[in-house]
Amino acid sequence: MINITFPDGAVRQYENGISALDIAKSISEGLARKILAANVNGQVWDATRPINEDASLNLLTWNDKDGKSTFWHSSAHLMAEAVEAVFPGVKFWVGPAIENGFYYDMDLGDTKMTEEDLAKLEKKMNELAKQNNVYTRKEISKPEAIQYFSNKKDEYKLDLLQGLHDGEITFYSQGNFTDLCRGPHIPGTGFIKAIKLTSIAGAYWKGDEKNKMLTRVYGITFPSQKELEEYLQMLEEAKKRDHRKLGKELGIYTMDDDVGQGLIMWLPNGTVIIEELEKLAKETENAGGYKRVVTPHIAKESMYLTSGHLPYYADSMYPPMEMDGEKYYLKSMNCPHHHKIFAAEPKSYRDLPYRIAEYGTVYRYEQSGELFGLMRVRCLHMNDAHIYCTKEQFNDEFRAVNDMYLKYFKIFGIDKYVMRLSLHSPEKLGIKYVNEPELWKETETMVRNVLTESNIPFVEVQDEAAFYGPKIDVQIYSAIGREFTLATNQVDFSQGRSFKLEYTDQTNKPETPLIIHRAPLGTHERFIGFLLEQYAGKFPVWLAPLQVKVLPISDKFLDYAKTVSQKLKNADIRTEVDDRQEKIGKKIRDTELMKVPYMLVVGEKEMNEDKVAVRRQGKGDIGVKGIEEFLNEIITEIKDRRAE
RNA sequence: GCCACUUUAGCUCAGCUGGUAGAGCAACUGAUUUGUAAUCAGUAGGUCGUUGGUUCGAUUCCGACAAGUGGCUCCA
Repeated sequence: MINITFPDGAVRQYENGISALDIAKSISEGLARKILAANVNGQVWDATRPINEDASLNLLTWNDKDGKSTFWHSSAHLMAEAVEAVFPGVKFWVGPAIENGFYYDMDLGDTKMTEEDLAKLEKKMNELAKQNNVYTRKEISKPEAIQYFSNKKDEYKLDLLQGLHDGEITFYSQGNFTDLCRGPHIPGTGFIKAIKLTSIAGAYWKGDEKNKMLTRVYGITFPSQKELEEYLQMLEEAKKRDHRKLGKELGIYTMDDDVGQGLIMWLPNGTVIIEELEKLAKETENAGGYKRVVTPHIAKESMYLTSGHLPYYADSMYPPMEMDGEKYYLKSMNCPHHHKIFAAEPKSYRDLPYRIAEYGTVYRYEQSGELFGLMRVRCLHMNDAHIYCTKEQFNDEFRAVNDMYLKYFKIFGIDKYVMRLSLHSPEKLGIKYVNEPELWKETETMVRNVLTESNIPFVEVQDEAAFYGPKIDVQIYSAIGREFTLATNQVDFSQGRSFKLEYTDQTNKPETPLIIHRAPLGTHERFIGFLLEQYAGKFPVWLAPLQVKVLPISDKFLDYAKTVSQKLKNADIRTEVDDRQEKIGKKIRDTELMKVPYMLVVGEKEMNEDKVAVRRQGKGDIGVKGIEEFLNEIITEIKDRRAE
């Protein structure tokens, strides 16, 4: 007999070799029908795998993260079985569960899979699921495993086997499909009731673009049709707040073939938002002791050789313009120009920290396939700044920048983000990162300390640093789930030396400053894209391109509407009058759809009493007010940058 | 850049197996003068992304290119 400890602490005795599924059955049949896998002594196991020792046990269902991923991983195997049936001779690479569903990478040889095939595969998967084939686990020796896949001429699985040790190799089979797999899997295919193969994509083998491109099929499955429908519904909702859709509907930005890919033109509405953001940045930076500078959009090749950017990023810079034998590049970062400003006048320790900020425009020739709405573009505007400081000052300065981020996030109501401490990767020193192991270590510790001292939760990720130093990145997700860096705060121990930047210290000796690169509002392109999605287009009043629309009931009240509008304009409120000969219902509808925060309905009553009937977007009629009263309220709301 | 798909009026989308195109909204004109999410009628608007080819004939079939979409790679 063995002792099984349940999550609530209860201990029960069972026969040696009992499975989690049998234990579930002993509790209730209903429970057993929901068990997908089990957590046995901290490891996720097949529910059907015999337990041979005392163990803590947590039964996993669809409601558990591990239960879901087991379900999806098993779905990947089910899909592989269907693919093998429809595309004989296919070879598989790996097929993991992902955040939403699963994929399987495969080599189809010369055959091409198209979207029409997905329907066929879904049909086949449904058939196989209905057979409720059991997933069986089999331990196998390495030579046997190699034999099996050699017979199958499957070089991919043989490649995987190379990295595995004898004694840890298992096969899983269901129906006619056997795969090299660590597991675990759900008990049977019958659990999978709803299947949707979402897309076909290419994916480089082992994620390396020098390798062959495999075919990747993405899918998602559910234990009931209803859940699939809910998921699809949710995707539809997410699409409604996609910044590309809202950006068009609300007249925020446009692009044009004749201008070029990834080159954003900001329409008047979008420009208002940019200017409000920049105004906020200026106020904040003035208070933080920054000075503003302006630099050109181009610079000579020699500067980017000095900075070290060229060897790392030549491919993603626009090609140089050649004039009188000199090569000029469009700048793809502001840093070098700022360093030159630092170097323009001699600095002493008394001048530090030296903080300079610019509303900078940079150009990056991102690969065409990487472009994405406002999130990834080729011409970027950023609220950029560089801080030059001593090592002693670093902690305070870096922390002040971090605090600035948090202050901004509070203003914008941004709370769904992940702070990422982006570290270098020692294997790539001298390739992707400047070869200064000691300085990496030192600065990474400094940055980590700032985060720890500030009590900010963060994750550490290797191989995400800039080439010149570690950084803190703020990661966010777009409406459709893509991950982006919204803001970044970087340490640079390298460029100060490359540019021979110096200040005179207290003992009259030259010293190289540390540099902090920071862009808390990221690029305006990405930031506004993010805000569009965050607010679903309903900007807070201070950011709204149009803040108030005055809606006269009929032409008779047009003059009064214009008077009201003028009073608002005099107070710098962005306002317009809807002077169309339409019914008030139509005017309201159109203004609601344009997400204008305030509508002032004016008719006979309002005109006679010098008042306005206030309607708040999304909230409806909020009552009649005197013009002065409304004006005072909205001015305060704007001044406070109230989130709603 | 790579894999797959898409591209029809300003926008959203119809258009069966090849015979040069339609709707709703928007725009314009007229009527209506309206009280909190769509007043009615009329008019105009497209060498069907560009470009080659097949064909008596191509929006429709094939190729190339461009842009877009979902991924991969990348993101100073």
